[in-house]
Amino acid sequence: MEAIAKFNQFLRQKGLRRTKQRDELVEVFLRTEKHLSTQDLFDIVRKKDKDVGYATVARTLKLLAESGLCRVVDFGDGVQRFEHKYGHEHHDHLICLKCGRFVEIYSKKLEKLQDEIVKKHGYIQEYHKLHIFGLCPRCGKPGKRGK
Amino acid sequence: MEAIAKFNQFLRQKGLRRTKQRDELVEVFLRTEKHLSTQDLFDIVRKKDKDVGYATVARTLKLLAESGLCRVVDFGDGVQRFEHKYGHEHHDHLICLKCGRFVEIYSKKLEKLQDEIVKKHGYIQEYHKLHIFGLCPRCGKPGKRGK
DNA sequence: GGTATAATGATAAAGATAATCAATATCGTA
DNA sequence: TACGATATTGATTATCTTTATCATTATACC
Repeated sequence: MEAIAKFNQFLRQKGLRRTKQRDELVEVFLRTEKHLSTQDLFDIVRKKDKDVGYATVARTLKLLAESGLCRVVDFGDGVQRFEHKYGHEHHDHLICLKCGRFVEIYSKKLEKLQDEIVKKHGYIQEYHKLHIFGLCPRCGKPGKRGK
Repeated sequence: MEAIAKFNQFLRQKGLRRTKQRDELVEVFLRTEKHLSTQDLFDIVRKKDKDVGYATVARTLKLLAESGLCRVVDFGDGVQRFEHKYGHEHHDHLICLKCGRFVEIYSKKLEKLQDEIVKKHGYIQEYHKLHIFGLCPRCGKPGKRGK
């Protein structure tokens, strides 16, 4: 898999080592198409391998973020979640306040507009996070209650 | 002051009571034009009045948010910060990754575009948070270092 | 003023992330 | 292939912020 090679390359560059824990964690993380917290990934990996500690999961996720393979998402609930970046273009989030369901959104027009604003202020953009909170079609429908 | 009246009205509606601590905290909060964490506000108020506990500060800030007088901002450093809402139109943030300086940004065009996207997905927007991270003019200038 | 009960302050608890450290594994080198 | 410097690991502890607890005090309505 391409992304795994990228990660190993990153380790090399940093003078870090490849370990079976990292191999396993990265492999599972990349295969899981979700926004995972440290606890989430820990739980998943633990089902297969009892020899992985929580600290290693946390450390590996941090490395993944550093390597550029994933980004941190924060929905404001005090828990850091990690989502793929490699193979997933940048996107923003539209989150339902009632049921928690979310969709990933992307608009070239929106991105462009943001760039213009950033430039106008003399800033150089590295990245941005847009979270829109509201009610999804199901929860917003009058007469229906979400979840 | 108008905003304080709003807050007291909120308390009434909720069947909550007015106390000297709340009066003091709200007054100081509204007068301080910054994004304050619980600890920040606690420190400020403590200089004048030793009879205010940390818990009360936290509780009052939560009430202020509930009342609609302020909103929670999260720059991803694990600390909740509160900023005025009353008398301060909605805005987004442009934050420097090096020195931490930020500017508040607002674009009617951007807001409108976001609304369109939300509607396209059948969602009903309640609010959103846009944080753009990058380098400010000073830190981004080649040859100069931030801070 | 009396009284039900909300609010307070101090403290503990909870929950997440980060630090610590002895034991172990990795990888360039001999 | 074996060696050795050192990065990594897992378990645990520490840290930091937010939230809950609870006896005591203050508030507001009668």
